[in-house]
Amino acid sequence: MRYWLMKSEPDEVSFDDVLAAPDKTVAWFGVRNYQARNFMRDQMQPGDGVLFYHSSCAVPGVAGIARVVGTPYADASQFDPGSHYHDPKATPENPRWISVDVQAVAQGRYLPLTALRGEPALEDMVLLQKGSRLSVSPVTPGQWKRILAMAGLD
DNA sequence: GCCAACGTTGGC
DNA sequence: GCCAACGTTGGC
Repeated sequence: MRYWLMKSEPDEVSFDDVLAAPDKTVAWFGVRNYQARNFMRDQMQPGDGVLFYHSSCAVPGVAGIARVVGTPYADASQFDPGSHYHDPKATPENPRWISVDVQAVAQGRYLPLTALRGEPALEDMVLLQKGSRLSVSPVTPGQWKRILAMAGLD
């Protein structure tokens, strides 16, 4: 059981969108960074906890709690020439990018990035490191507990 | 829209 | 394998 923070642009997929989806589950696709992909491919397991983070928006921050359901699979958008996420070097025989299904679990208080930065217990979060822009990053159990408490979900 | 920081590409 | 140029991310 591990914990992750996953960034989504709410204009694309917001936490409310996930809550409104069938089974409260959406496919997380479009990761095109090797380090993020490797986390998903090598370490993610069904049941892992996910902090659903809104990025590139007016108030970036943690919008809700989710979980990984099922195991990773090939991201279909890499094979679609019409997709923004198309990768000409990927083939179904040799996929390069993967998706995972994510299910909304709980929505607490919205936690703006500024609130996370103001929390000494979170200063080592990958998200908060200078220059960090990984769309999928690990969260420690201590950080997870702290953030759930801040959101009123403990 | 700016820009710092990082990742990727491609010539050599 | 180096590294300059370019593209992208993402907060502000």
